[in-house]
This record gives sequence, C-alpha cells and structure tokens, in this order.
Amino acid sequence: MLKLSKLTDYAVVVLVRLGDDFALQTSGGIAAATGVPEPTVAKVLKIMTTAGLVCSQRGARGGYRLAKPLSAIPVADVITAIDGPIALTACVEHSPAICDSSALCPVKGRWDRVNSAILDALSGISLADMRPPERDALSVVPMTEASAMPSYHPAGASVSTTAFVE
Amino acid sequence: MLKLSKLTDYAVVVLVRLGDDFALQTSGGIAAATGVPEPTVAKVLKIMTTAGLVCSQRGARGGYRLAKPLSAIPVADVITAIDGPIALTACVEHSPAICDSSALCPVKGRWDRVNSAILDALSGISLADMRPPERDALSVVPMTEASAMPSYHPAGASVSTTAFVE
DNA sequence: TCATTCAGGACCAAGCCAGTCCTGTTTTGG
DNA sequence: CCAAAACAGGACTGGCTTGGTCCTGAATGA
Repeated sequence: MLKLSKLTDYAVVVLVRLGDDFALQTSGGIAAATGVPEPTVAKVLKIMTTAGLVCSQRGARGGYRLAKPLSAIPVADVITAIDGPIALTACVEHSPAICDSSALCPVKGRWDRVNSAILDALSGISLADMRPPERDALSVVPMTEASAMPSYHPAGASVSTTAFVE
Repeated sequence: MLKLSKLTDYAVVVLVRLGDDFALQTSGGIAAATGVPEPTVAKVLKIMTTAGLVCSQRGARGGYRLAKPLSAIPVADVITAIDGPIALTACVEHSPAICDSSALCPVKGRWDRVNSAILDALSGISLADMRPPERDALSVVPMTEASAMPSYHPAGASVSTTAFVE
C-alpha cells in the first residue's frame, strides 16, 4: 500500500483552509469553502482537536482555529494524528516483539532504518509547504453558489484510490 | 495508513534469503528456511520474477535466483513491485487529473514534494542494508526440524497489523 | 513418459476504512 | 430563562482491499 488514508488528505485540505483565516471558522463554513462533506469535516476537526493541532470553541459563535501556524505543523504530525504513529511494519523499534520468531526473522530490526528515513522526510515538510504560494484571499472562488461548487474528492470517486503513475 | 502490505514484508524476507545463496532455490525450500507459508512464498516470487528482481528456472531442478545483488535492489523497487508505484495520494505528479475540482483543491500538486521525499528515502536503502551484517551461513538455524521451526509472521497474527508505538 | 517446479489466474473470507448519524454538552443571545 | 448554534464523542454499516489458498497449464530434466 504505502498510501495515505483519505482522511489525511482531507485533513490537510481543511487545515490549509484554516490557515487562510485566523478567525474562528465553523465546520459547516469550512465544508462549504472546501467542498468536503460537512460530517467529514467535523470528523477531521475533532481528530485534529484531540491531537492539539487546532483549538475549538464550543457553543454558539464557536468554531475552530489553528493552534499554531501552518509552518509549525509538519505533515508527519497530521498523518500521526489520523493514522496513528508511523510504523511501516510491526518490526520497528520500540514496538513490542510480537513476531513469534524474532530469532528467525532475517530482517529483524532492519525496517527501523526505512521507517526513520520516511519519518525524517515527513517531518521536514510543513503544511505551509503544501499551500500554493500564489493562493491569496482574492483568488478564492466566490462562495455565491457554495452548494453548486465542485466537490473535492481527493482520490476520484470512480477510480482506484491510488493513481498508478508511470 | 502509511503501512506496508504484509506481502512486501514477506518479499524482503524471501529476497534476503535468496541473497544468502546464489544457487537455485525452490519456493518450497525458501518456505522451509524462512517459515513463510509455501503458497505465499510462491506468490511473492512470481511477483518478483515479473518485476525482474529474480530469475526463474522452470522444470525439475528449477528454482529461483536473484537477478542482481541485494545491494542493487533498493527497498523502493520491492514496494513498487508489490504495491504498484509509490503514490501517497492520487494528487501526485504525472497522475491523471482525476480530482473533479482541481481548480478548487488547495493543495493541488503539493503532495508531489512529500511523495518525492519518501521515494528518495526508499531509493537510498537497499536490501543489503536490511540484512543483519553478523548473519552468516553458520548462524543459520539448522534445518533439522524445519516443520517445527517457529513461523515468521511479520505482523503478529493476533495483534493489529501495525504496532502503535508510543 | 513421468515427476518436478514454475506461471498465471480465479476465488473466498476477513479486516479495515469511509462516511453517516445520533445523542449529549457548552455557549451565546434574545 | 429559554432556545438556537456549534462542538464532543461514540456507534454503526457498507464497500473495498488484502491475504492466503487452490487449480490448471506449461516447461524441464531424468
């Protein structure tokens, strides 16, 4: 596999959107602005709140706001928040030795290096790096017909989740 | 998710085992030596053959052999062979624009950087790097009771596929 | 000619993810 | 004080993917 969950993709979209405006934004408003279904936006934001990436304000006039600037949120944090700690296989360092043949396994402990390399790569890229630099408030599509806007589907509804390039 | 499929883990085990001996090895022999179920070994080796990582010899006295040394096989190639090209999301470079709202998507084209970073990391690690250096022929468990040897289960049969560390 | 071994699918069960919904709880505003 | 707005936290289900097995066919060597 080695592919991200859709929720992670949604999370990045939602967080980047949150980064466009420091005022409190409701889940419904973000859904309208991004095209992501509202229940899904709410789900993502709840996870992000638990992870401490966003702050929430309950009650009427409540909403969400980034807990820190986009540049301080590495992609790895978003992935970890949604998918759990990044561990390509069970045989990574610090994991309990659940291999029932750790003495036999010829690659014992060797996935650590791969895992660390990926973790490093993902820790070095922040959400700010994923925001198109030329995108400013003026270029946002006017929300005159939010319900008629094209919906954002990260993987294409009728195609396989992961595109097979090359 | 961001976890490897079990088949990929098996593939590394099988390939490293193949690298221990340049003579032709049968799928059954590899299964006995590694503890991986024989049908699964066969499946993995067929995929590896198609990918060109191993050479096969059909017929009686046939078997498999590495097509190139372990040091010339990056982990990325193994993953690509089993899971298809590494593409975290559908929004990676070269993929068809199947997002039905590419104009809206605020992270359009920005997963490329993440994807490239991971690809680079995986391309820089070879199977030789995953072979325990101190493991030589003498340290191999004697195959006197191959059927009684502990089986290799990369993720632990009774636990979740990916260990949640920390 | 026969046993051995790989080739290439088809196939099925199990597990996981995505997405929705429902019921609280908190806060604002009239 | 009440009602509406908005988040909190689960439960639930349908669909998809993966894992693992098996079966038939082709090639090779004895």
